[in-house]
This record gives sequence, C-alpha cells and structure tokens, in this order.
Amino acid sequence: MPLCIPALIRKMESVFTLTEDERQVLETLPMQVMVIKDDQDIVRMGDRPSRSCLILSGFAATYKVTAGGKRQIVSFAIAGDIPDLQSLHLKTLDTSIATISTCRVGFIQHEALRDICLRYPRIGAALWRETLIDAAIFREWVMNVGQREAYQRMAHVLCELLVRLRAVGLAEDHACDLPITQAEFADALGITTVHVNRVLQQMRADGLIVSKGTQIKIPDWDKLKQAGEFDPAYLHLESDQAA
Amino acid sequence: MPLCIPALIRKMESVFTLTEDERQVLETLPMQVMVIKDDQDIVRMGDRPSRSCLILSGFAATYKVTAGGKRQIVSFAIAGDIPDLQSLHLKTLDTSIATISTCRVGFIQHEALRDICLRYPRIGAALWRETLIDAAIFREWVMNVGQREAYQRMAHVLCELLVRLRAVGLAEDHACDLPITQAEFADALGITTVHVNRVLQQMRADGLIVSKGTQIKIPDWDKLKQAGEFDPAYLHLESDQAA
DNA sequence: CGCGCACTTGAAGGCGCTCAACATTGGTGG
DNA sequence: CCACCAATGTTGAGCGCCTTCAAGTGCGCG
Repeated sequence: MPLCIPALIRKMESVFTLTEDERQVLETLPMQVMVIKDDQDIVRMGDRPSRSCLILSGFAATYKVTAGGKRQIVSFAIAGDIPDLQSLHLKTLDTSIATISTCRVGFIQHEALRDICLRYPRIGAALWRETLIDAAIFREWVMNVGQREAYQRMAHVLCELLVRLRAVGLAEDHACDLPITQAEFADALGITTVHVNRVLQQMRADGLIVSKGTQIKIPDWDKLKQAGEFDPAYLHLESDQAA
Repeated sequence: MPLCIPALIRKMESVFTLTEDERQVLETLPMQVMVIKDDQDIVRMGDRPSRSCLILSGFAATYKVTAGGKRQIVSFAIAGDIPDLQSLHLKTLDTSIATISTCRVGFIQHEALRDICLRYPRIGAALWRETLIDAAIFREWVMNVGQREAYQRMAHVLCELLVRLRAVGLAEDHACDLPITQAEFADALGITTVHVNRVLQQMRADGLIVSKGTQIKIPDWDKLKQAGEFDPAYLHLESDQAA
C-alpha cells in the first residue's frame, strides 16, 4: 500500500535534501488509511497505542480535559502532522486527539517507525525534530494563554495557523479554509465562546480579518502579526515564509 | 574530566537498565562544568548554541518575554534536566533559560551527543524521550494556565515540583527546598505577584502548605493533589511515586 | 420545512489586575 | 555586631476584562 505523504516530505525537505533511498522509504511507508468524520476521537488519553497517526488531510485538535470537565486544546494538527508521534517513546498518551473536520488519517506502526529511525538516522533525527517543534509550539501557547489578552491571543493563533498552512501549501497568500468553530477557538485560547465571538467581531471591525463561512482572509498581514505579537521563529521553518 | 550525572542516569534507569557500556559512556561524558549565580541567563532566545546544558544542581527556569515585556516561565528545570536539549536539532533557541538559584551547570557539545545517539541508540531514544516528557509538561501547563483558577494553578505547580524533585531524590516524603520567589511563581502561573501572595496565604490558611524561608512542607498530600487536580500521569514516571 | 448547531446579543457580577504603600528578611560593609 | 539597603513579601481599595446566564438569530442539511 504505497501512499504519498507530500506534506510530511515537504517539511523534511525544507531542512535537508532527502536521498533517493530515504524518499523511497517514506513514500512506501506501510500505513493504514482511514477517513474519520468530524468531532471523533482518533486516540484517547490513557491509550497505549502501537501506532501513530499521520494527518493526511483535514483538521484535528490535541486536547486535555480538567477534572471539572473543561477542555483545553493544546494544539491544532494539520496535514503532515503526526500529533501523537510522542507515543513512539512514551507508553501512555497524556492527551486525546479529535478530528475537527473530516480527516484522512494514516496509521503507522511504531515498529516500522523505530526500524526506519535505526536504518535511516537522518529520518530519525527529522522525526525527533518534528516532536521538538511541537514542543516549541506548546511553549508559545503557554505564553499566549498566560500573558496575552483575548484579542491578542486570537490574533496570534490565527497567525500561527496561516503560517503553518502556507508551509504545507494549504493557504494561498493570505487566505485559507479554517473549519474551526468559535467554541473550538474558545477551548484553544482559554476563554469562553461568548468572548471569542466578541473578539472576532472587534477584529472584523478593525479590518484584521474577513470571513465567509469557513473561509478567512487577512487583508493586512502586518497588522495581524502586530496585533498578535506574532514572531514565527518558534515554528522553526527554515524557508522564511513570514512575508 | 569524567563527571557523575546521577540524576540523569537515575531517570534513564527508571525506564530500562543501562548496560555497563552505556553507563560508562554517560559517566565519562565530556562536559564543561560551571557554577552560575542566581538570576543569570544561561542561554538566550535567538542563540544558536553548539552545546546543551545539563543542570547538575540548583533551579533554573525556561521563559519567554512578550513584546510588551511580560515574562512567562514555561517550565522549571531541576537537577538531571537538560532544558535546551532541543537545540540538538533546532538551530535557534526559541526560549531563554535563567538560573533561579545558584546552579552547577554542565555544558555538553552537540557533537558528543549526536555521536552517542548514533553509537548507543537506546541512549538516543532515552534522550528523545526526555524531550517528549518536556513537551508533555508544556501541554499540561497550557491546560493549567488556560483552564484553572489561580488557586488550582498554584497547587498544581507545587504538586509537579514535589513529584519531580522526589523522582531525582531531592525531596523527602512531602517536604523540599523551593528557592522560587513569589514573583517567579507569578510569571509561571500567568498571574500577578500580588495575587500569588494572596493565594499562598489562603493555601496556608487551608492547611495545604507550611513554609519557612525556602523550605516547604505538604501536611496533606492528597488534599493538595485534589486542590490542583493533579494527576502525575503526564510526567511519565515509570516507577509510580505518586503516593 | 424544520431541526440542530453555530453564532450573536445583553446585563450583571466576580476573579484577578493596578497602583501604591508598608513590613520583613537577608545579606553586606563599616 | 550592628546599621543599612535592596529584594521579597504583605496589605488595601478601586477597577476592568472576561465570565455566567439566558435568550435570542441565522444557517446548513436531511
């Protein structure tokens, strides 16, 4: 079942050029592909999976739930991401991962990944690097939620999403499809749905965003970046797509 | 300059037993040791270091600063931690790391680490694992700062610190030395110093903590855990020290 | 066409902030 | 050994961002 994983390969190739061998291995990676409807858990906190999930298309969210039942989304996953790659070395999952839109997901056995890491150390390092970038995103989110006000937080998350989508070719210039509800933004930003709504209205009034359905456009990228104090350095994109 | 790094070895041995060879390699790891006074930056955001720093003793903090000058501590580092191990695969640092108390720090060349990872894949995996646990801690902090109230946040961070200190043998039962100021807690929890003070007073009144100087005692561990909704699963300690 | 989900709006209140002063502690030098 | 100073911790009053609660509106889909 040879399957193409262009977004992941694209990310790796931005750091170093894959040899023919390495590319071959990645493109023929044994992978069980499933289509999963929106709002379904892909994996759950406490699971001890023997495989990791590669997002092939769609949006997913990594989240945790407090004892009191409040949900915190700790990151969004898009095409090319492997949000539970950690499970390769950590037996038990400490987060759940759910689809936000309908997703195509590829499940890859840990065994296969471990084998590749040993035989192709550069791919192993690249996978390690992916988990380190995830960690960098978490750090930035701690900052976002801890130190910035709601308006800034929203601007920041929008900036991050746009830059990451551009990096895998899912956003033209300054517009993209964002099938994320206000309730989901609320859980990601640590504020209420009501407040997300008011913040978005303010941002529209300020000319920071224009949205129709799930489509969103950024009329003035610099203005949005400034509003969110956004510096893409933490995303560790080699090719600077931070125009 | 063969130097003992017991806390790191202790952490690794809790997952798998090191061979004589592996232990030997770790114990003779070339390392430049420095003593650094409190409130000094060890590395700074934007640096492109060619080495990582292993905390041998003392407390350090990883932090970021907003454009407006507000500081967010994203994690505390204690003995056995390598808070910038990420720099092994990410060229540019996206955080700064500062000492909180006087620290003994060992600097290890990336070259040496990369070499060990190739020659001793199990040590490589163990180091990868360490960075994954860091990521898990960041995730929990996003949750802590995003969803919990100040009182819970403080209880949660205290629980985490005590459990982590116990794991490396730096805390007896339910007491330890915590040279962390209220201002530093404020930066870690995303609240003001003033509010940290009031929360701590309330916690003392509630019998959750007893403190003299930098010494802190937890009279009722279960009560503190409950107050902070603390579940140590995210720390991925194999030996369950969550009494 | 109507059901459900997402989005919107208003009013009242609370958690934590700001500002500003004061108390205490520990370390240092005379 | 004490006097001093700076850093840390403490306290009070007023305010604001965001919450809570509750009642809507709009829209996509079966």
